Amino acid sequence: MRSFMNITKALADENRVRTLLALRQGELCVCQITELFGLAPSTVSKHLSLLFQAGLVESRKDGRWMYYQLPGKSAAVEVREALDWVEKSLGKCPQVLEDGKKLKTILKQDPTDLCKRQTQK
Amino acid sequence: MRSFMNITKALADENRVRTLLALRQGELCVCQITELFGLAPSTVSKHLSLLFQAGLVESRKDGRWMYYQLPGKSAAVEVREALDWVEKSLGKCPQVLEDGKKLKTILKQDPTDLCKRQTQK
DNA sequence: TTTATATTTCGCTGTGTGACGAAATACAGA
DNA sequence: TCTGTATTTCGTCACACAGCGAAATATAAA
Repeated sequence: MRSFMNITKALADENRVRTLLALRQGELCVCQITELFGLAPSTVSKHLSLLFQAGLVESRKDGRWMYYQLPGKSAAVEVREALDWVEKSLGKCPQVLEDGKKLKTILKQDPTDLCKRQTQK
Repeated sequence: MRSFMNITKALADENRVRTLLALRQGELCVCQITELFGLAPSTVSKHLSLLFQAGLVESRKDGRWMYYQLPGKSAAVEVREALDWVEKSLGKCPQVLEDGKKLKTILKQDPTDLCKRQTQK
């Protein structure tokens, strides 16, 4: 019950749900998601931490860079089903498609530049 | 997206999730759910209203009594899948099984008596 | 019509949470 | 080692929300 409620609470925020859907394109670092939603890096970090605690994302550290991705087959059944439900319900939602487009342009840019611009603000 | 987020927010509260699972036993009136969780009737009413707005329950009025039940096949796909996910994830959760037992004893009692005791508190 | 009652609405309180910026942390490169 | 930088943690604010009791609403029963 506890872990299930962790998942539902994690899904009860639009930015977190959009993050999960964005991660279908592959692993992303914090600054890329920050750029996608126009939030503060600290805010995005907290969202990702919450998703991680719920088991909805996995993380990998590479030097100073932190990469997040959707869980593999090792994920709990609850998690797997939750992600399937999200995908099935929102996969073709206009907002999500738009996020997908914007993300493609972000992926073409150098992450280092993204970070610089974000800290300048 | 809007309607999906309504569902996730509705599922982000334990009492509401437990309510959905309790409703598998059939339609229930407000005072029965109130008895099950030991909450104030006004609180339960609010929870049910939220579940209703999200499309996760249907309602039927019979005199002074208000009955709530799980949606039929007319439910939106998102809703159907959400409920399936909840059931699959928590159907055998100890807390839920316990609720089921307690509910059975509640169903044996006269709802009128339940209401009287609840307003006396 | 008047009274009783099941439910909802309203007003309030305490707690939880999303947002930010600043400071701390961890690590790469000079 | 020292500096720069990607991320996280911390402190704070505003707002949302679960909970209650009291009052309002709606309907059955007297």
